[in-house]
Amino acid sequence: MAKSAQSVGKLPSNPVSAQPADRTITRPSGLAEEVYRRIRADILSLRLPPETRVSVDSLARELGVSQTPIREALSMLEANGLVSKRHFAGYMTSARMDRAQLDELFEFRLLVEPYAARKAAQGMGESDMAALASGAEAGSHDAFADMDTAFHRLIAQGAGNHLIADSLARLHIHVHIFRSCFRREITEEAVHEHDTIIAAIRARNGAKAEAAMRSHIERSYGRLRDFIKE
Amino acid sequence: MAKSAQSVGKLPSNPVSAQPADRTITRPSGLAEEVYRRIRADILSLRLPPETRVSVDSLARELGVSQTPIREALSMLEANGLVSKRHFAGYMTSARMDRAQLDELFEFRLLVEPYAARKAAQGMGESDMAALASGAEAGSHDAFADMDTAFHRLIAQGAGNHLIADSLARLHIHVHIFRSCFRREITEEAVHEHDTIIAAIRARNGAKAEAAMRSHIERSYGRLRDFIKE
DNA sequence: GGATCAAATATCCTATAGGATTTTGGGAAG
DNA sequence: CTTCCCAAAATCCTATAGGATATTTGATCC
Repeated sequence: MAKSAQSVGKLPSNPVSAQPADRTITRPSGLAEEVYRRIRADILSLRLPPETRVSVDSLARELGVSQTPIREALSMLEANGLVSKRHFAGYMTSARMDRAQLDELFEFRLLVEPYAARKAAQGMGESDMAALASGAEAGSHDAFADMDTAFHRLIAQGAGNHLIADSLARLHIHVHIFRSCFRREITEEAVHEHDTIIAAIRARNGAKAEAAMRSHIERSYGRLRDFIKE
Repeated sequence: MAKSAQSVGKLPSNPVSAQPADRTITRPSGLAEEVYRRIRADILSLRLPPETRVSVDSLARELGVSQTPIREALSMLEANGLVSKRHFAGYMTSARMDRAQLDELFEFRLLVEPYAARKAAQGMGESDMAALASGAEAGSHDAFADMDTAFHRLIAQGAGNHLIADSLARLHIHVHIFRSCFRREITEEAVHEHDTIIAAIRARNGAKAEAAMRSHIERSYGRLRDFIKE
């Protein structure tokens, strides 16, 4: 049995880590996955803004593949909540979060992510811990957004629970989109808060890591909440 | 704009609630969704046991539809972790949970579901509260499994957070499958624990509901853990 | 000027055919 | 009896054509 299927709700977003000695023959792994990643990247980069119609025909012509893999990729994106489908009307990128959804999302993060930080401080691997970066060296907003995603992903994975990591990853996508719609600069405060969390984790201080993460999420919520009036 | 897309990660598992006055014309809503529900039901009923190969051709012939909707449905099921795909090798129902996955799943439930029970006790609607049933009247294991699913779903929805409800629903599917693989009778203890939770929620006692739910999940974990040796 | 209706367009949904790959079964050698 | 290898079969993946439907546009009427 393959060593995959480790996670219950496996997302194709996790690319196979490049083996140092790539003995295995090239596994094309299907056009559908490649298309999935391509469209997903376009949505994250706002090349496909929210509420934008996505045509199967156009994508098929643009990417030079048949309609079937496009359709499969869009079905997966729909299951992950990045696009929505209406019968006989086509696909459309999901709407930007409104106030209620933002509240729900941060309530969930506040419930799960501090717990993950505590567990990561207790049992995280040394190599992953060394890879933690606050994003201070990021040169652009996009670079910082990627480093922010990696930061939270590393901590979630450090908790040693694939369900926690997958849930938070799925949610972080929407945080990423929401923030990219408004902020185009790097928030210094977030960098400092990241540093505080990193210090607590490196000190193996679970309680402090949990508190720092909770504070970080609360402040992050405060920074984003004002962008929605309704 | 339709009132859908309320949930960020909307699953097609939620059928549209039948409107009392169904003025809208019938929306076929696509063959893909119907196929999705059909295959999903087959997996939950163990008509498609874990690690079973699922052929696109066979399904297309059996259901009398083309391959495209089958393929779309399987892509959605893959994104939800119910089947896995290998390139040029077809689809296969996911493997039954092993010990590590069971541990992770109950760690997650223990983190989220007691919190949901507390919030449900505080703000749950009267009609949903009246619909809570412990499953004592269930006549078969399958009927009890459905009532158990409905019980936990109602509480999760009562918390007023779609992300919590969706996450728990997605996980409960795997609990359902796992339990159906071993237990074919109704556990009296679970019914009593459900009654305790219902009483606490009806009394609007958040702390007691949270504690009762925590105890229920811990005991449920104890009842299931023994079935895995490894 | 605004609203209503109908035709045209764009798009999706389905069905079928051909190429590529994995799986499976049987047979032979050790 | 087990292991290895090869060929046939089944299956998946891709591409294309035709039917069905929602959306859009434009003209007409009030």
